[in-house]
Amino acid sequence: MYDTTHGGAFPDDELRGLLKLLVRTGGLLEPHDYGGLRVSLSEVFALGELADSGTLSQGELATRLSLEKSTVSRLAAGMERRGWLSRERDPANRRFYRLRLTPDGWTAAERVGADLRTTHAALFEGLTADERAGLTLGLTGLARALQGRDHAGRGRVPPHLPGDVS
Amino acid sequence: MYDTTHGGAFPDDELRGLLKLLVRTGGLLEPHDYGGLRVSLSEVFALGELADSGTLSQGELATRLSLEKSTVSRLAAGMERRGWLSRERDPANRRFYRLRLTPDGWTAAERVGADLRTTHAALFEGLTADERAGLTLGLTGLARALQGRDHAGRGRVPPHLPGDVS
DNA sequence: TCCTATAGTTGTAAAGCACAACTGTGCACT
DNA sequence: AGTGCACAGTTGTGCTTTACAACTATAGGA
Repeated sequence: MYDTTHGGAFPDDELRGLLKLLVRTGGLLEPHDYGGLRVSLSEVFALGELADSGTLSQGELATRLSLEKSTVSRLAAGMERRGWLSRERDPANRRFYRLRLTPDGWTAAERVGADLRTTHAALFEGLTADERAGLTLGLTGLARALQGRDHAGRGRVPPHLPGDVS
Repeated sequence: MYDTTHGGAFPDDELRGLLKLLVRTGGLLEPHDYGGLRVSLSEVFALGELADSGTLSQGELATRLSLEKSTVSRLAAGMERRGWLSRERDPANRRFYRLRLTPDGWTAAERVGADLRTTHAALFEGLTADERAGLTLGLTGLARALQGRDHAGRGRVPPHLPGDVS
């Protein structure tokens, strides 16, 4: 795609193709069912963070998810409505929430986690031992490289002006 | 996250962590600037398909992008408005469009492609030779495994009923 | 007491998407 | 020809996820 003239040493097509597969075939965006539960991607991440960390303020959760505080406000409200987390004010400073998974929230986190593990295991089944080892090694490095990047706060892209062409 | 009790042989955290990095740090969703051009992810893929294939009908493009035909109708209309593609009816069967990149479209595809290659190359810079080799091998296998899956047409998830809790 | 910083909420709007119902075209079969 | 069906693409609509801006509420000084 785009250009087949560059030096071949860099697996550009693999990365781009994988991206497309993840986004489309994998249905990366759009909430789908994890372990029978209808969960958005952000909810998946939020369940993960709370399961990892126990108690978080809303702002801290926003930071970890790289989402705006208003977005997390609604996200947390939704999860509270679903009975997955409790939002108590921090007694030491009532501006803060103390977000914690409820028992139902833990159940949801476990079901989602189990579903992810199952999916990943099924994918790994289709790989050779070499590919598995390489993927583990490579992804570890890739995660490190991604994290080290200048995370140039993407924020929101300004809306299109009417008649804006380009 | 979710569960640290399973056998450790499966790099669940690597995959999930990478996913989060791609989506958040990488700003995978939300259109951003590729090579100075403001392009949505679907536009990136569409440019790639058209650059690869020359001429496509709208339905064929929809199939390749795993998008609904109505979505692609608007996507193509937008790209036409931006001067990136021409939509001529197929003279042999006027129901079909023949979508083709215009010269401006090729320029855009090249700029986007160059930007992607630069980004990918920069990421690879941060990897060891072993990690690079492993990643290439592993991603190739992963793409194969993903493609072989039962692509259980995800379609749209039914909207939440008011008061729907679960 | 008043001023300011900070945590979270709410109003609003954009983008991306799917579904359903529509229009327009071609084709086959009577 | 006439009728009907299949299929490509369009349009109306609504949902979801998100950010930004302006707001409220709490806290901690000066």
